[in-house]
Amino acid sequence: MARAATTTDTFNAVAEPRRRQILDLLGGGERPVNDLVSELGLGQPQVSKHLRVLREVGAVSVREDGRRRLYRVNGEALKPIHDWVSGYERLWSDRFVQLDAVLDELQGNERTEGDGDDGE
Amino acid sequence: MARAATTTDTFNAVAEPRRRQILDLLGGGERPVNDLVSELGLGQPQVSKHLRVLREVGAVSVREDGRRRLYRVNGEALKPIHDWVSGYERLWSDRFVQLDAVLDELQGNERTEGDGDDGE
DNA sequence: TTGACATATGCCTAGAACAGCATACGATGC
DNA sequence: GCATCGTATGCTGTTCTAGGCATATGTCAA
Repeated sequence: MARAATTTDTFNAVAEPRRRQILDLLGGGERPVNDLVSELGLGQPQVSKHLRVLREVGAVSVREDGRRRLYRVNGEALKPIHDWVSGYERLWSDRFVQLDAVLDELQGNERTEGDGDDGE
Repeated sequence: MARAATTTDTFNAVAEPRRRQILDLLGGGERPVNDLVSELGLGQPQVSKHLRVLREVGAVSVREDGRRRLYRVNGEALKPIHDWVSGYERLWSDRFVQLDAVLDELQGNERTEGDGDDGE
């Protein structure tokens, strides 16, 4: 079996740095393909292909404007990623670390007192 | 050119659903490999390989315990993902949509008044 | 109509992956 | 020492990729 297709879901689609870059560029508002080509320093066909992948997972949408096509971000497609990764936020956020300490205190536990075994 | 290695960064590492599943399982605390094998219904070598990828991007760390190896999540490795995707939160969060409305009002703009053209 | 512009698609190559299976390695218990 | 358990590594086959280039499609201007 091979790796899952990039169009399988948003996780796979945005694993490619160029596509994140494209989304970042589109973050400022809708833009034609050629704009992206200039900024990315990549061939026009390549950019079109990246846009296709992003379109297929719903991360961008298109609007026709004469002979140009204006792309824009569709943020909702990124929500699953946000939701998933937010579940781990407590592992690095000071706010949550402090919350954990408070909860410990309320429980009468002293989890952080006697441990000399901290990971690397 | 081929797709970037899965060990390139956390984005690529967690593009694989099994690896997200592993992280989710480890979210409850450290666990030996065999535990994960049972829950994933996947071969032990495969699980070990997924863990290797996660280790290489720093998403998990290991601790030896006799002949077992206990893995745990290292949440900080996921922070870049969270940071990146959070930049788009305003595109779906009601809170931010309302904030935008307020800001519009403060500017004297009436962007949402005369529009019959709302997106899909 | 003809030519220039804007974008999408097709073909090719090299590289990388995931699962499956066999096997190697290290720790434990007898 | 030897069998066993727990885990990691190696090899193979299939699949999918990203870039490069040529080209097709569609739109505008003269």
